[in-house]
Amino acid sequence: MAKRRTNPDYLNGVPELLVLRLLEQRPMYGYELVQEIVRSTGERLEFGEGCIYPLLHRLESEGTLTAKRQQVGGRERVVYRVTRKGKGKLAEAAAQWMRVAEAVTLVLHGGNNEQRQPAIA
Amino acid sequence: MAKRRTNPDYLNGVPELLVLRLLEQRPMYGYELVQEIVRSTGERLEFGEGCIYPLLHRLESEGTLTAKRQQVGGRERVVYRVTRKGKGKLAEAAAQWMRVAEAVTLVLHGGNNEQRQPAIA
DNA sequence: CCTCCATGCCTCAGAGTTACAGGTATTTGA
DNA sequence: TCAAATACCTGTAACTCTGAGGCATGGAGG
Repeated sequence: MAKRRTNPDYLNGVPELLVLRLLEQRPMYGYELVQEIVRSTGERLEFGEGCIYPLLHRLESEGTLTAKRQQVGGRERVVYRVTRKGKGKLAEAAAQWMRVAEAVTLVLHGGNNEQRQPAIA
Repeated sequence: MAKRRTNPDYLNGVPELLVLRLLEQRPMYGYELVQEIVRSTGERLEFGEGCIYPLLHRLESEGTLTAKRQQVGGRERVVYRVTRKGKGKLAEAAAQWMRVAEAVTLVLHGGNNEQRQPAIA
């Protein structure tokens, strides 16, 4: 019955891709990112803090992001920014996403292509 | 260094989606499916037998597929077919894929949409 | 004749990511 | 005064794919 508790379909790697892309547009802090993901996907996707925070920590330790602590009205925020290395990683991730999306679209909408064999000439 | 051994990005659930879609077009056996996935995705994706066989067994036990054994030239093949229930599942899976793909595309290509608040009037 | 490769089925351990529930602390509004 | 929003954090469980391996038959080439 229960749909699927963990590892929902098609979302593997998506949080990382979205975080990198959104942070490339402007620096943000974790709590803000969680909400911005909901907003920017038109409410199609939502990732909890339990997904985003560990991800941010991992990306920072990899050198993909840098973190800067800020005090705002008595509250602390950790603002993240994409490094040069992170931009390279984003480009690769986006390319890989496109590759997968093309593949799936081919099969879903592409009907039954005949087997191509380009011939040597 | 090593790219990523397991859990490649964006592929979670994709084998199931492709298997259902390809079997909807025509019944196939496991070994054939492994090759057909490579072909029909234009060599963009490839899933090993260690992924496909357990998946077929699971889908059969769920009632999504039916299996029929055939003897062909001394070799045995297990040919799978999508059940009515499986077609429903495929429709749901495809819809869910579209939802995710739209969300990611929105963020990747959609630039920086301003926050919409449709206003009650 | 014998060997290698393709066919065709199968299983298992390992790796990696997300979900969910829970924890802490401050500020704001009712 | 109390609840909710803000803002950070962690750990466990769950799930799927990878890669390597095993078994057996048939056909092609030396």
